[in-house]
Parts: sequence; C-alpha cells; structure tokens
Amino acid sequence: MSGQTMQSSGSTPTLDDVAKLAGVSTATVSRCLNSPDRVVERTRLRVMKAVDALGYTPNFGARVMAAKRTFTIGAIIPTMENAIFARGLQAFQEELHARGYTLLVSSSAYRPELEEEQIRALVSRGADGLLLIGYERDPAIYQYLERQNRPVLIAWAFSDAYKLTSIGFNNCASMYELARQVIDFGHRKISVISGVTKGNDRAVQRLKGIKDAIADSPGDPEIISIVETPYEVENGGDAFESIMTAQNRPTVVMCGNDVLAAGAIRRAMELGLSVPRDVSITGFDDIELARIVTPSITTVHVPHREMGRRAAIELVRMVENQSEGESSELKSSLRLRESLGRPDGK
Amino acid sequence: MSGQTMQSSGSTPTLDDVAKLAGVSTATVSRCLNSPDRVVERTRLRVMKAVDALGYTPNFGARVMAAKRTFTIGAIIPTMENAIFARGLQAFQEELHARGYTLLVSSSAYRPELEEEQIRALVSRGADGLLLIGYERDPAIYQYLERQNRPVLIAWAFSDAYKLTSIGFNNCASMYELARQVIDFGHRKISVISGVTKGNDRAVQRLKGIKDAIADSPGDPEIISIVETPYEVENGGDAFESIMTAQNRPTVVMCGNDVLAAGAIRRAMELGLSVPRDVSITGFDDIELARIVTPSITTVHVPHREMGRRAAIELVRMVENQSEGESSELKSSLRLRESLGRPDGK
DNA sequence: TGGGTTAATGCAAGCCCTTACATTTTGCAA
DNA sequence: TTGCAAAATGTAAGGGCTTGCATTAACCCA
Repeated sequence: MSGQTMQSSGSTPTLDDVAKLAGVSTATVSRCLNSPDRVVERTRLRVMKAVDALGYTPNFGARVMAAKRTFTIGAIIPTMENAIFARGLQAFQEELHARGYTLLVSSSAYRPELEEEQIRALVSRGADGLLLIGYERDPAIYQYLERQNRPVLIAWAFSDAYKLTSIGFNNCASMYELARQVIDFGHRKISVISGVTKGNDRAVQRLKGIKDAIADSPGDPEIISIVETPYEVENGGDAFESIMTAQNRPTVVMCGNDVLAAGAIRRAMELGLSVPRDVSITGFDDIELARIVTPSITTVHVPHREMGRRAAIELVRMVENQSEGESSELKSSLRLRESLGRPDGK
Repeated sequence: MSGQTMQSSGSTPTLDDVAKLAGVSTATVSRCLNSPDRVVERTRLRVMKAVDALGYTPNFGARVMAAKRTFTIGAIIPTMENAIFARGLQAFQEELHARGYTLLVSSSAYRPELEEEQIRALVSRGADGLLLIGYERDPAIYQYLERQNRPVLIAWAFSDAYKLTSIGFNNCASMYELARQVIDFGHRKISVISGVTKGNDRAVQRLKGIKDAIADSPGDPEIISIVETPYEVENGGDAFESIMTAQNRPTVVMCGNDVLAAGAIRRAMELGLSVPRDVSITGFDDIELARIVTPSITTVHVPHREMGRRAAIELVRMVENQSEGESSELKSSLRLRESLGRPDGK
C-alpha cells in the first residue's frame, strides 16, 4: 500500500472524498468552500454537487490546525442569570454568526479570579479574540493576552483613561445626566444603592456620576447614604429597607442598575411606601424589567443591541488584522418613567 | 535539513519544546497532561516544571484532531433574551466545566429551521453531544445526529411518548395541577394565553394540562377563550387586553409562562383592572420576575438549576459511553402568590 | 497563429497532538 | 545474582485541512 489515501467508506466523508468525486484536487475543494471567487463557476458547481451528495462537513479540528484560527470569539460576562447582558450578547452573537464566527460565552459571577481562569480557558480553547466587560483587571492578564496575540475588545464601558479598544458608553456621564434630572425635579436628599465597586469600574463610574452632579448643582443637594451591594433583586430590597428605616430619610433612592431598583420598588410596596409619592427610585440599563414593574422605572437607556453589533464587527476586524482596534462611544439617553416624581407629593 | 522538527523560537511553545526541555519524549509529556497516573511522579514533576517555564498551552486544534473529541457540548435554546433558560443553562455550564467540558450555546428564536441550522453548525464544530429543548422536531434531524453519532439529551420536557433520553418535567401534569388549583379557588370562566403551539410540544402540553383539568373537574368550568402568541411581554399584554375587552369576560387568565403573565399584569394595571380582585392571572416557570412584579405571580415552579445540573451529568456520561442515556423526571411544584384570588372579590 | 499575461488548478508540506505498539527500565521472587 | 512480569517511556504513524509555490489552461493582442 503506497502513500495514497484510501477511499474512506462508511465513515464521515473527507475533503479527499469530495475531491475524488468531483474530479479535482483537495486544494480546489478547499478553495470552493473558503474563497469561492478564486475558482471558476463551472468547477465550483461541480464541487458543490459532490459536497451535497456526500453530505460533507469540514472537520473542525483539522481546519483549525491548518488555518491556525478557530473562528471562535470568546466572551466573558459577569452574569448570565439576569438580563443585563442578554440583549447585547444576543446581538453580538448574531453579528458574529453572520461573519462565520462562533461565540463562546462564560460568566465570571463578578469574581475577578474566576474571570481570569475563564480567560485562560478561552485562550487555550483557541478563541481568536475576546470580548470583556469593563476595563478594570489585573494588568498581567492584558499582558498575557498581548503575548498570546489575542485581540481584546472592552464593552459596556468607555473611557479615555485606558488605551484599550472599547465600544461602550460613558457610565459616569450617563449617570451624571440622570442625577441632574433628579436634582432638577427638586430632590435634595439622595440615597444611593450602588453595585459593588471593588474591581468594577462601571459601578465606580456610575457612583462618581452622581457625586459629580451633586457637586455641580445649586440648591445644596446631598447624598445622605450609600449602600454597596451585589446586583441582585433581593439585595436591592434589603438595601432599600435599611435606607428607609434610618433616621434621615431621602426623597429619592438612586440605584446602580435596574435590578437593584426593581428590588427596591418591590420592597417599597411591601413596606407600604408609595413610589414615587413617598420616595422616588431610579435605575440604570433599561432592561425589559424596567418597563414591566409597577411603577415603571426611570432609568438610563443603554443601546445594548447596537453595542453588541458594533463590538462584533470591530472585534472581527481586529482578529482578521483589518484594524488595530478602533474605539467608539455610544450615547445613552434618559427614560423618564413612573418611579421618579417630585419630592413631597406631586 | 532532515525530518527533525526545529526548535521553535519566538512563537508559542509546542509539545516538542516541552519534551526537549524536560528531556523526555512528546508522548510522555502528553501523558503527564492527560493521564498523569500513567507516568512516574519524578518525571511528571520535571515535565510540569518545563510546562510552566515555557508557559505551554496545548493547541486546541491539534488535540481535537488527534483525540477525535472536542470536549465541547452544544446547547440550543429558543431564546437568550429572557430569563427562562438562563438559570438552568448556567447550572448546566457550571457542571460541564467541572467535568472539563466547554459549553457552546446558540439560540433558535423559536424557529425550527434556524434550530436545524444551528444543530448542523454545532456538529460541524465538533460538539461531542447536544442539549436540546423539547422533543418536537423533524425526525430527519434525529437521524442525522444518530448517523453522526452525537448523543442528544432533551431538557425542559419529559414524556413517555418518545424514546429519547430526557431530563425534565411533565409540562402537561404540571399545568394540570395549577389549573386544578385555579378551579378549586372557584373559577369557572377561564381564558388562556398560550405560547405558540406549532412546533413547541411544551406549549402544547401546557395547554393540554389546562383542558384536561377542566374536563376532570366538577362545577362545569370552561375555557372561554384561547389566544396563542409568542412568549414576549408585550404580546402577553396585547392578548390580555383583547381577552378582557371581549363580551364574555373570564375571572382568570392562565398564561403559558411568566413572561406572558407579567405582560398581562402590567397591562391590567394600565387598563385600571385590579389583580386579583377584578381578574386573576397565573404563569409558569417561576422565573425571578414572578416574584418582582406586583402583584407577584402565582405560577409553577420548575427546578431549573437541578435540571441543568442533572442534564450535564447525564450528557457527559453519554458522550463518554458510560451510559446509553437514562431519562429522569423532575417534579415541579405550585407557588401560590398574589396574582391568584377567588373570583368576585376575596 | 504565436507569445505573453493572467487566471485556474494541482502538488505536497506542514500544522501539533494522541496513541498503538515497541522498547527499555524497574521491581521482585527465587 | 538472574529472570521475568509489569511499569514506564519512546517511536512514529496518522488525523483532515490550508496554502505557498509550481504547473497548466485560458485569454488577448498583435
């Protein structure tokens, strides 16, 4: 038996089988599949017929090995359990799919060390590029990715303070705008339920936005309390309760996101407090939930789908060396709904 | 230059580099990594030191090709945009991770033809096994998977009518139980907002559960209307409105899931209807939303996490040929909350 | 019709692991 | 010590695809 490849029978067809059936070389078959314009129409048709006849599907491992690319993009999000990232990620996925890439998602549960582990796992699985949420993480990780030559795109945040490529919005400025609105409504005593700020630049920026707005506003508004807690409905409720049972009550509770706000609203009802008559509540993100709960939540709308789409487009460009990485900032906007009113009744 | 492999310099290290540095063969290095017990301790230590020194990571493509396995499990869920599958999938992922597998997720948007495409994509990407939601799909797909020798596990449903391996719950029986409860509360005029039943056995079964319960109950309860609509909040609201503006009004609206129920509740408020005083509303799934909205939703609790975990365990066993596929049925349970009351006031 | 250019196709060298089988080393009983 | 079985390690053969380069076919203009 010489070095010839045998006609494989019974098992899954290979490029070779297709080539033989179509009467061309394997190179041509490969080209038909990957760069059809480098092959003459008549040949392509013949090859495709053979592909169909055999039900041929390229072997992923072999392709990865030969092409030195996996056509896989990894994404690590803090959580899959609530809807914060769902919409954006869905758009990200759709756009990747359209470009022939597959998305690999894992979640870090907002824990930096877990995120690091996931990053390494995705890299060793051959992710051609990575989508990460927010900037703040151990510089060693960025170095590692640099050395491994894996492009990274940051989403859900945008800041000039980092030289990383990112597609997102300015958390600080967005929250600033909302806080100005709140103050304009007449609120002077403000409490804040923030997400955990440690290792989370977005939470930090949102908090900063509120503080900046207060510093910039006339009428001496003040923050009378800040509670920091993980982004979970129940925590939002607990924080709200502790704030409202304290001596000095605020007229508005600004929450770090809609999930916390929803928890606060629910708890308000259970405590017999009317929102916004007795106290106003605001959120951030504008997830679907914000429109469902009663009262609906005044919040900052983030263009999730747009962000996901653009992130996919740019990351693929980076992976394919068509771009060095071009950041872009998206605009958020306010959504005034029922949960924000004027202090002291209407 | 002979057939020798050159010391690769500058680029990512390979097995060969590690082998050379440790003074062993590539086979030994491979064994250290994959079956450490087949190697003597002293060697293993030496090899691991070399691995660390070089920062070696196995090349995924090559490994896949040589091992003929990808250690990847694919899952196709109808939607990522709401929380219905999030919790279960998260648990599924965690459990897979613990077993050295990676999860590849895509969503079909409840469209069978898209699901089929996704299945093929996952298979060609080398998914060792697949998790699918519900039973109903073109038999050709099952044949295809059979031929490709990829184990499949069905989740979120359980029925004796199919011989497929599944880990889930009986949608019909679960909804039956809820409907009995509703009837016990005194309701006789029932409307239903069902998910789209075409190609969705779970929606079919839930609807059947209600019908069966009505047939089995004394007091002549009846279904006065059924609206079928995709599982989206807005649709739930629209359906609810059409039901409540009709001549013959129900005293309870049973929804196919919590998302529809939440939409119905929100719309009720907008229409000035009090729930449950004017009309009761029920859901299904017990997603987080069910406890957040006001009034909170009476629903069927599904053990999502448990289902995800068990599915991962069993599917891995199937992939590794330790099991032919063993189904198991999980029990759901009722969650009586505020949205269900007695007809005519209290 | 011939010569030159370009487009289309073929050839064959990797890509980097895993694993069956061959070989060497080790451990232990006699 | 010797001999033998078992354990440890080495050898080398793929595995299926992509792609640089070589070759052949097609085309065009003079």
